[in-house]
Amino acid sequence: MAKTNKDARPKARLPKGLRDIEAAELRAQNAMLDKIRGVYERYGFEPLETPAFEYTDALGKFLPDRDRPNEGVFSLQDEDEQWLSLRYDLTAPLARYVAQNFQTLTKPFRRYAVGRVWRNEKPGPGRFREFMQFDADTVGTDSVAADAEMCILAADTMEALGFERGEYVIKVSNRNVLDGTLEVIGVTDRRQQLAVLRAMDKLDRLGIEGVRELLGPGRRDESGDFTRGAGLTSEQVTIVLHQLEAAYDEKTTFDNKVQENLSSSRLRNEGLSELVEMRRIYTSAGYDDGQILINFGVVRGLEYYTGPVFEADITLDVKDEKGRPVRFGSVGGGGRYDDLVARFTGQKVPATGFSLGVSRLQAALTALGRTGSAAVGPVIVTVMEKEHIADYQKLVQTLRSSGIRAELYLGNPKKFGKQLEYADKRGSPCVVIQGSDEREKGEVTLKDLIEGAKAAAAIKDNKEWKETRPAQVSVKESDLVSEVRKILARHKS
RNA sequence: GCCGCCUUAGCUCAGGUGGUUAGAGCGCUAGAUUGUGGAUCUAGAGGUCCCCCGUUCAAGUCGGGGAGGCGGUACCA
Repeated sequence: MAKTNKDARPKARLPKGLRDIEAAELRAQNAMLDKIRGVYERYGFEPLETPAFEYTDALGKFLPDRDRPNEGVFSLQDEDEQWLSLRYDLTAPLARYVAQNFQTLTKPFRRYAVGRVWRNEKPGPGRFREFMQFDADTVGTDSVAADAEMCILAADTMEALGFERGEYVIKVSNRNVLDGTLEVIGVTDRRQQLAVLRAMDKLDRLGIEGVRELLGPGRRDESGDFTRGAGLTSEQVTIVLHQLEAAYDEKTTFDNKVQENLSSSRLRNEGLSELVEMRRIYTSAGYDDGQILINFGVVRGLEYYTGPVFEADITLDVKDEKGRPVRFGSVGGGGRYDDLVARFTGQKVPATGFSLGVSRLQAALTALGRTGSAAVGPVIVTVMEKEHIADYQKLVQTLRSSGIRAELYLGNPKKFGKQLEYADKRGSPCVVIQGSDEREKGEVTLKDLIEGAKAAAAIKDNKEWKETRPAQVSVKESDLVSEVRKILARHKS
């Protein structure tokens, strides 16, 4: 290789918020995806894959008087100077797909999709700039049964991923209820409306008093930073908080709460009766308030939800490696979005969906210490005599064709100890050894590395260690496969 | 974006008030042991002390600016 100017060499580094996913984590992720896919398939959703990037306007991002399309998305320009953006979720591409293929799709259209999405935001714990989502959506029905189904799908998925009842909760609210509240307190200014909704969204994190401050004049946090409030009067604040707290009072049944909250707002009554109907459906399907819970603090994204909204939360305390509590946020969410396809076609197409944040969920599982055990490595066939390397490769192939994960030692075979060290680091269950001694007898030596490691614990002296050669047997070469299988079976757990 | 803390070997971290060749543990490489993992012992490699500017006879240490990381907060379709 040519000498390069040291200063001209690129630095090997990763952009912030992006990460490499190595073997153990990748295997765990694939296992998760299989479980989620199993649930979604069982519910009758069909798979669909769309590209990583789309035209920026198709994603719902327009180009205002700016050089760059909206911050928050990664964008690039095509050779015809049209703006493209990496998708920031899987719902916007779905809306584009449905609009484009509306004539031929069977409605209601039910599809699931899994893939990476990108957001150009500040990364944090459980927040990445590239992460994976797993979505299910039903397009073309306004039935609340579809919304209720999303909630039970979410609950089933969490349980398929190993969460017990009580370790997660699917929280449900309805955008119409929230908008109705705004109507009742007479807030019509859009900016003030948004401020009220954002404040309500923070109930879980800041508690009722924090929300009270944010609804009123504002709140100063522990870092000394001040957040401006929504500026409501104390009467308005009381009404909003009363509604928020409704879901938190476990002594009264939900239906009583709904009665209490009925008011002059037609919107709100509509939203409440939708929630009652949804609850009737998932309760009759066997799901209780421990799994799916009405909670008016659920707001979700402000832009496109039009009816029921829900989110999946882990209720366990998550701690980082130093034992400090970590706030992960919700691991999934969704809701009804009736206007998304209409953006393209002008025709209103009701839709509802659920999106699971696979990366965040996995980060939480890792922090909870619920990571799977390490995978068993391959059987290593060692090289005792270089000139017989073809024979060793044949042994490897014999194992492989019997479905056993195996490989030939491809490093420098000069030092035999190195080969065992390599096998040990790879997590091999056993190695295959054949030197001239074994070859003359038509045998191979199998060394059980897991058994051997246990035996090693009792041995202090190196001489003894070498002479005992723990946990190894010589077997006929023709019995290679069956004998290796015996060792593998011994360590299968 | 705003506020706070942090940045010294591959990793985790020591280095009162500025003062020679910047250290430890773990890891890595080699040997003791040329057909056997672990343990032990020995030796070795590995550093622009995040970057730039300034103060000073002298900066890892002090000042200013910047970058990166972590946490909080805001935003989050």
